[in-house]
Amino acid sequence: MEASLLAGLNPAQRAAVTSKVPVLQVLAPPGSGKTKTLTSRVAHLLAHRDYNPQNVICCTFTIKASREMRERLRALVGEQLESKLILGTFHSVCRRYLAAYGTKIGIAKGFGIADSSDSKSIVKRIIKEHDIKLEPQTARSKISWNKARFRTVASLEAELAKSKEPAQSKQDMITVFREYEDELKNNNLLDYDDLLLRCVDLLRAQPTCVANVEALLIDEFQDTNIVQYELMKLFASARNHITIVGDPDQSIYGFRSAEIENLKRMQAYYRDAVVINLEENYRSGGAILKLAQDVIDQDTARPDKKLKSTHCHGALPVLRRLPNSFEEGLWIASEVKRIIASTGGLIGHADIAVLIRSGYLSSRVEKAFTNAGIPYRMVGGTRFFDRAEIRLIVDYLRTISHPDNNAAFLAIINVPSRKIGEKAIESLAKLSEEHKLPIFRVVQKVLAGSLVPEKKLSKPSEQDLSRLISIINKARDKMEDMQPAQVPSRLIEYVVEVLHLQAYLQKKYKDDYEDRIENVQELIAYASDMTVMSTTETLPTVEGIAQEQIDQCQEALDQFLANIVLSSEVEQDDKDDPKPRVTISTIHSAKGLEWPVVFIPSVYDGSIPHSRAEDTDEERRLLYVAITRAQALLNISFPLIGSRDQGLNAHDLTPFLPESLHYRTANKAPLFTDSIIADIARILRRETPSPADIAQGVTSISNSESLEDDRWPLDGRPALGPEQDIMTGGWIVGAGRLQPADSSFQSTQGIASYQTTMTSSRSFSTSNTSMNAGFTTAGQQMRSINTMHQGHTLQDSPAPPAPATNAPRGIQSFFSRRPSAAEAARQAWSARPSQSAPVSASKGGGRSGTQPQSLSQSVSNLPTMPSISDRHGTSDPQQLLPHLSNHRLPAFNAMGRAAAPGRVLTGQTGSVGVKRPRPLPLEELSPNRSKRVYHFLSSSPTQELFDENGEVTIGTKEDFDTAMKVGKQNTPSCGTNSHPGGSTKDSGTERGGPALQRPPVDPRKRQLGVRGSFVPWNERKRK
DNA sequence: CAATTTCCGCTTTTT
DNA sequence: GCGGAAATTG
Ligand SMILES: Nc1ncnc2c1ncn2[C@@H]1O[C@H](COP(=O)(O)OP(=O)(O)OP(=O)(O)O)[C@@H](O)[C@H]1O
Repeated sequence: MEASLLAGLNPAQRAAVTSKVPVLQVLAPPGSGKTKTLTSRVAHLLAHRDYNPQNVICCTFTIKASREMRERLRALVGEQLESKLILGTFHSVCRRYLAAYGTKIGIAKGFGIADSSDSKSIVKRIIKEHDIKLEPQTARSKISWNKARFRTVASLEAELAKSKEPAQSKQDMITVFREYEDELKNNNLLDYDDLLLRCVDLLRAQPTCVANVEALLIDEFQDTNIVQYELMKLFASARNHITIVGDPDQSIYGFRSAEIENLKRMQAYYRDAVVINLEENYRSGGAILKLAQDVIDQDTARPDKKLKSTHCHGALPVLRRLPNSFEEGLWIASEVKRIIASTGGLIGHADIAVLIRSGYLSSRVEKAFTNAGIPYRMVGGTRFFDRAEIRLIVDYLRTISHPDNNAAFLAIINVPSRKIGEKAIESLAKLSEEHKLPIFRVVQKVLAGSLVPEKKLSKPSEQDLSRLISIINKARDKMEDMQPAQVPSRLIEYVVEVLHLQAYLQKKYKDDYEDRIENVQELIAYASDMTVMSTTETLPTVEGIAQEQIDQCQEALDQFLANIVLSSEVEQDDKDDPKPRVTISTIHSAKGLEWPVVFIPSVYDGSIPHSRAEDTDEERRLLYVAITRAQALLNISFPLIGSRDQGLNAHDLTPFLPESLHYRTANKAPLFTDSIIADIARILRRETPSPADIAQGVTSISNSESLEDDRWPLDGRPALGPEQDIMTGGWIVGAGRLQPADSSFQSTQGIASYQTTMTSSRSFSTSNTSMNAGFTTAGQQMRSINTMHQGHTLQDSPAPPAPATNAPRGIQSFFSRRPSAAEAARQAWSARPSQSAPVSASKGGGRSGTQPQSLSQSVSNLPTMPSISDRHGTSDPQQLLPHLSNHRLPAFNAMGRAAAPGRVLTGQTGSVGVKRPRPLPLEELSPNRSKRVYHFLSSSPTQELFDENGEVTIGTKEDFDTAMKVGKQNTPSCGTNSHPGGSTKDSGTERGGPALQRPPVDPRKRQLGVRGSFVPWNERKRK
């Protein structure tokens, strides 16, 4: 056993695992086996040094890390021992201690945990009440900032008293802080910081609680804040036997008050502390490590440390430029498919991760995955438990668990509607204040008639309220008769039933109630799985101090609720869902994990480093962490232009990947040659797939897909060629996506033209040289984009002037470059059932073979539409304006990427996630979800103007207003030039001329990337 | 007074 | 594309 435990370890790791020193710090770079060492050490202590698992505390920072560690330990020492360990996040371990001993320091039994939204609403209420000018968000983070540093209301007051100029803002802050703390106390709630702080209080007052602790082990120690540091000392106080592992370079939780200095502090405090360094990296290919090293070396304050590779060099990391974030998503999806298909089973979906800086960046990738049929799971994004229907149920449970929790009770008091409004709640709250009673009790008394609110409740609301009270009380009674393990799920079922939740959801969310009901079912399933957790959360009994007598059922419920608050995501149940999935995760939640293939999209300045980040070094470390997650393949990418949300402004590549590092990267993803595949297999310590396997995999690549990363030009221009019908599920007409430069524009007069100016090597601006009212054309637009990109070279390697039409593509190049597998592949290829045209001539559209359908052809193929002019008996734009629909255009969403001022697109109307009611339903105009031509005045389609040809002009209200003004002064003639994106030379004239003038756009608003008064995100609030 | 509708502003990272 | 505030309707 001992041998097998140590077998997979190098000498330094072994030394750390078996070390007998009391205080041990293992400091090492990523991938050096820190976690493995820590886990082995726990196993070693249990198996060979006779430590009792009940007396070993193991702390991690994230739920995922603790789960991972539990699993690894189960494999090493068996469930018997593993389940007895005190293992979890700091917060969850603290919760257990407070639940067991909290009453000893005056924490009432059955305390609840305030999650961020509870804290937020409490702070908000206080701010409103006191009319304090403070952003709830900032107030909340300041409170947390202080609490994480042991600063209390009292200490802040003392500080303020000492300072010469008492600032009002500080006083306000203290007021909010004080009221917030009072509010938590009155509701018997602890927030995240309280869990730690109160546990420190507890252990200081009652060190006996941890008298049994023989060893304390902490993972990712660089992320401790000083409260956690204090906890470390207290947890270990009986024996002072501590092992921590960490890496200062991976400190990414500074925003949560983590202090890297704790490492030094610890060395100073425990004089006998021994440091062991691990050096070899066992995770990543050499090329990836070199890039990682160069990135982290930019931090000059950092002591020089080198990453030592144990693997071959492997494929160069990829730094890929793409036109915009939508196409970046498409690229990732197509790469995922390509990687899986070309590596002969070596790499599967589960081996791939997409790591993003911010949660919202996931949506594009998710959409692209969905449409490409790639299974994925998103971790730590929009949280399951934050969904309205889930929160509602959870708030019911919280009320059932603890009716005195005002926050929870107020959240449910009028949901579903009980005709209790603002005023009614106000008067109830007043009574609650006066009588120092929780609102729940107040309501009971009011209903019994022993209290009378200022504002008398209406009869129906009184009835509904008494029903609510009885629901809660009945649930509490029922709970006692249940099996503890079943309490959460049974209670949920009860709540769902008595509230007629299904009907309620159906009514409230007409559009997507099915999803919501599914969510509820998922919650029930999650609750039923609770059983497993409960045993591992029990603390051992310690001589000399009694634990709280716990009511099993109550405890089961509280544990369930705590887990919801302290976790953030539902664990994917591997049993039900063995389907391998690509992981999409934030970089933060990916810490400590590894994948064979890692994508890091959107590495632009403003995302990494985030525009609001205070600490650039931490942002750099974040990129470092992301890079070092990759084992064999690393794909970094960034969009040259932001999405419409970001005003289509140009992005700069992150400063953390300056040009001087680009030689460490390739500008496109590798072709999977035999030697690359062999390298990947070696790095992953997997078997190299046979040529036959590889050939087999290749057959899954469809005609329209390439075996090379050659769908997008290397310099970030949009892909030309066949329109990808990914987003609209099947059809976009011909080449309607972007009109190619058309000779008819050359003669067009009055068109605003763009001139691109290089302002620096890294940025550019486009300036408009003509102020004529008129329309730019798609071709014009296209040319200006091209000019721009040509001037905007980001890499030394020359970009090809156009997509490589002559270069061997797809399977052909595969054959020419992979002689060893070529024959097998060729056979497999010809054995394909539907052996149609070769790749280059298939959907190749404009590039080879089939001519794309011209837009005019497409348009004439459109079914005839009822015209809005006919419907309203006028063609006066002013009169028609009120009839414009006022929702986001679904087809626009569907086409996502392509809309820009002056562009012309053909697309399909239909509902894509539009929830809002529409003044003018599109279906009404186009009952068959027909094809339409869209003219974009701007990239923000809040209004549409239909003309009698069934064509739609899209723009903001502002665009239309301006257009109307300009149009009146200078009525454009009905020629090509009066039509935005007039690429359809026939769109008006050939069909009798537009009855409605398509309103001209103010040219100033048409500069690429500048939409009206829009200010890009990263420049908005940099206060 | 409550419910519904519309409009506005804003999106770091986690326990 | 959402939550919250303001405006409007019931
Ligand atoms: N001695 C070893 N021989 C072979 N492989 C090893 C060895 N030690 C660790 N590994 C492997 O290296 C990889 C990284 O290990 P681990 O996750 O423990 O590193 P880490 O230092 O915790 O990384 P990070 O700091 O990124 O969390 C794992 O796949 C692990 O199995």
